Amino acid sequence: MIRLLIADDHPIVRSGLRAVLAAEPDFEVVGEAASGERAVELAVTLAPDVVLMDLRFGPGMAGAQATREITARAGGPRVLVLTTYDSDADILAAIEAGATGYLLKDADPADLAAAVRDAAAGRSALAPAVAQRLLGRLRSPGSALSRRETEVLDLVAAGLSNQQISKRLFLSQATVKSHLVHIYAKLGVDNRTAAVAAARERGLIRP
Amino acid sequence: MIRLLIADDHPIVRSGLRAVLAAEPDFEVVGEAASGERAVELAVTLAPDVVLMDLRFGPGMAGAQATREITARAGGPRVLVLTTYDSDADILAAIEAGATGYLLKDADPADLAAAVRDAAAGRSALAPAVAQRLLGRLRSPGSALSRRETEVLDLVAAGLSNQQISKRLFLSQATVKSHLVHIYAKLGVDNRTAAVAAARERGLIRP
DNA sequence: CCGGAAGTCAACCTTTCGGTTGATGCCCGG
DNA sequence: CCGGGCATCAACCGAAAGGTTGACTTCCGG
Repeated sequence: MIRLLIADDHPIVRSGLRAVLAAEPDFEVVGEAASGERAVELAVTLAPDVVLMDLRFGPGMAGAQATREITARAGGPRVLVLTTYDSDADILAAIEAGATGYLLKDADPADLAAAVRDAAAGRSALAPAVAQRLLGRLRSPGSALSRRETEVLDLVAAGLSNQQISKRLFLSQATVKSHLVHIYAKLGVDNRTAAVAAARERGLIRP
Repeated sequence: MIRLLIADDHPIVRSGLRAVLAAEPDFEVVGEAASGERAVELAVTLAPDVVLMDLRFGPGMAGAQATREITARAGGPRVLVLTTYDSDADILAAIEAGATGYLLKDADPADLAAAVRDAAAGRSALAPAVAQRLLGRLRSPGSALSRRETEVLDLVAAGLSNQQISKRLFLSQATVKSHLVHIYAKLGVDNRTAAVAAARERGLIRP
């Protein structure tokens, strides 16, 4: 019997997961959490085998942080991330936080059940779209933005001018422009708004 | 007895809605649709009282269009939009398409049930966040973008230059710039990327 | 019927951005 | 130990975007 904890801030999604998972004879949903903090609590007190974790909760602790705290304990449950979003930033953050798998919410119940069993057995489970994204990143490592470039692009997406960005990051405008030129080359665009659009499309910056 | 049709592309959400709504003695879920097209079909053949409609389906017909086709028929069911997003563009499109209510997916089951009963009785039901947004819009009508301005801003957000926009919309660059100046004034910004950021923040364009 | 908002366009000017070249220092890994 | 990616900066130039003024049309509502 696989003991499950559901962590999601939407009551409707929690009910849906409970209904879908209850159909499997070897699953038992032992608890639900509506926040990241509550998920960490219940992961300790209920000692489930697998936690189904949403990444975005309303206010309070994010799913990635909750995942980190849960997986930090030795012998703790596996965490299977289940979210709507498939941006690079989210995926990498979740995996880095120790998630065993990453599924999208549009998954079929059968796929979900299979992923839960994989996670319970310690095998990692990735949704096809997620796996493809990770492979794509490995195939073209040069196209990944550096930390500094991402930082600059975030401010560009916020609508700041080069001058404002240079002041914010304690740089000269020349450096900001230099970063931007590299960003444009990596994304295959030739102006800042197109860079923001491309980065959004590829999940390189947060929405 | 209120007969319900559930239209959502996520199996998990459909199960959740079914579970939550089945708890109400006077509700009966008569069908589920995983696409906009299927929702329109079933709205005719099953003749439900209320359709719970998601706005974003994967490929194919959008929820707004499905809503429009369903409500176009006299004596057809009421459509209660139930979505994750609360952008101005989505809300207005849904209401314009004939939706009776607009709920967010983080709603409590009790609120959802109440909204369904409201919709069945022909009373409109809006989530608090949605109602607030609409009121805010009424309070500051001057800040709303015109149809053409929104059209231009959408292309700006996609990363197009003024020249590309002018060709796409069969305008001169002067006209595009003219629209942009008005957009900047209404949004209180002074460049295109900031305009896109501000518009995203206020839900004026699709994410 | 008139005023105003929306939409279209032109000419002009200033500022910013984009693109290049070149240079320096750092740190990592082969 | 040395190449290469990353990060930093300077100077320059042409292109694009931003800002202003002014003008014309259409359409709607008071």
